[in-house]
Amino acid sequence: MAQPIYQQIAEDLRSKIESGTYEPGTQLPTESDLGEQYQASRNTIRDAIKRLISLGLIETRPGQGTFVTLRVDPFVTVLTGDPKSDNDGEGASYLSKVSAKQREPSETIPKVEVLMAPEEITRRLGVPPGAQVVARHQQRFIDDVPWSLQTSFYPMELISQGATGLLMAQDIPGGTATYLAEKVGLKQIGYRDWITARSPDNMEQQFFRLPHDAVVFAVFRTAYDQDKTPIRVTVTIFPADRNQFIVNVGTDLPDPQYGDG
Amino acid sequence: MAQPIYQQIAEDLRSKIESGTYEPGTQLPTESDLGEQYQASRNTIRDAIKRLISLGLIETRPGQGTFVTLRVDPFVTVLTGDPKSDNDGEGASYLSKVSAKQREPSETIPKVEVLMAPEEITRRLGVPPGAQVVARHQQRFIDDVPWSLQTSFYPMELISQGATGLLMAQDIPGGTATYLAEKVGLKQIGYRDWITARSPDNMEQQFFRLPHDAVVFAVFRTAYDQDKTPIRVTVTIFPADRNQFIVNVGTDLPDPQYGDG
DNA sequence: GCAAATTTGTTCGTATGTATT
DNA sequence: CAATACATACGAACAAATTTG
Repeated sequence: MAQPIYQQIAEDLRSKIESGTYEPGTQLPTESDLGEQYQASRNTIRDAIKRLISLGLIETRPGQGTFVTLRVDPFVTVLTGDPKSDNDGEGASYLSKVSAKQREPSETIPKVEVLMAPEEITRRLGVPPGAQVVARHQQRFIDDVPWSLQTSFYPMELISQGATGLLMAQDIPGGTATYLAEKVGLKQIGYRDWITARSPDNMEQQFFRLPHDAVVFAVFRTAYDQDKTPIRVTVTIFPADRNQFIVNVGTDLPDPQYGDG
Repeated sequence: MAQPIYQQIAEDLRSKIESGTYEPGTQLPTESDLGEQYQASRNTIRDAIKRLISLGLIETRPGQGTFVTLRVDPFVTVLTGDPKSDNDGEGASYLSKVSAKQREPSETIPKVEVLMAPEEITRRLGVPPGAQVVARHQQRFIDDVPWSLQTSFYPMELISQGATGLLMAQDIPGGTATYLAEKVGLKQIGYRDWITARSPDNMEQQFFRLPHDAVVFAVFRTAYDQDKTPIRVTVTIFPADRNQFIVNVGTDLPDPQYGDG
């Protein structure tokens, strides 16, 4: 047996999908039917199907059937923006202009929380382990499709210095960078993004309606003030199946073209 | 049955792994033993194990057993470098200085090929569909661990204009950006990275020794000259389990700290 | 609104193959 | 070569979700 049966079947189905025999959005034969076609047990067919799911080619819907996935055109986010502006998403142009179709972004009102900072946040925010921080959570949608989950962390110190607006569960007009400049004289000189990818946790899986073997980007954005002190750490989770990123280096680059991705 | 048994078992094993009951590198009980412990069939145990594999927590070795994965500390690549320099990897400082330990990068001699450009390359390189391009392939290692697979595509036009060195299967001293400036007067003014994530194909799976449900970053770097014309498109594949990226925006940021990731 | 039919999801038992020690 | 451990494969039964009559 050169290759296991389930891999041979997966390979055959893959070629049929990519050649257009099964078109995007259409239904595949039922597991029982495929079992007849390939003279294999239902369990073996299911192993083949699992492989194709993990490749992102098909999806199963209990009670309905197995379908060829529709490729949504991805949302593209430009990470290199204005060093001094927010770019933490709260009222900022996090969304790129790449998409040809007009898209309708929306977001929830921030949910505010005071908590002990997780370890990976204390490191980035430069606060001692166990320090209290303000966390502002937001969910974002594009055309009503869940797009990103975002949490910004601020040192409690900023509150006592006068930036009490950070505790308000509402948007901050003009963005938090402007607000912090006014209230506590902090000038943001830039930020650093740290891009990682991993499996979604349960909450993320539910919110984005992802299969459990999907992948999300986790982008950690740390913003710095004039003293090179971290002002804010923003963690944004993006499902990898519907998100891409652009990094521009140098000036005067041509605009990115729709369809380049 | 609130949750399926295999998910309950996966959850229990996960907590034992994360609490240190099973330490990284150590072996888990055999599937049969776990079946006894949890009063479940071996197939159900295997379903739980598959979940933990897709989370990247454990790995199985036929004939040996199931082991808790060792977390390698990730390689961190800074994407925002010098707009005018190569940064395509050929002799450039693609490797960051974040790692505390001294690491030993190495790479293969470029393999050169002339071929019809894949569709996604023609779009980015701004050449007509079906155009011939020069492709330069390289494999990169860090401490002998496969780190990235890279292919740079150049328009054939550059060869006829005198940049014949692109056809040589050897490193280009000083980098290709400098070389192209000398030979054909092309000045690189910057580049754009397009970051995506997907499942590995068969070749990538083999080279990086990845499970078939792993994830890789695919970074498309397009370099532009003074006329905003694409000079080169470099596609680099990074396994997500051992790679992260940094994007710096603004000047005078503090150095990234080892351990921030 | 309900019941039946259809389809995928979970679980078990069993047998055999393949890789490693 | 034998023992051990994971990988593949089949058959069967029931559960859960969805659609249809």
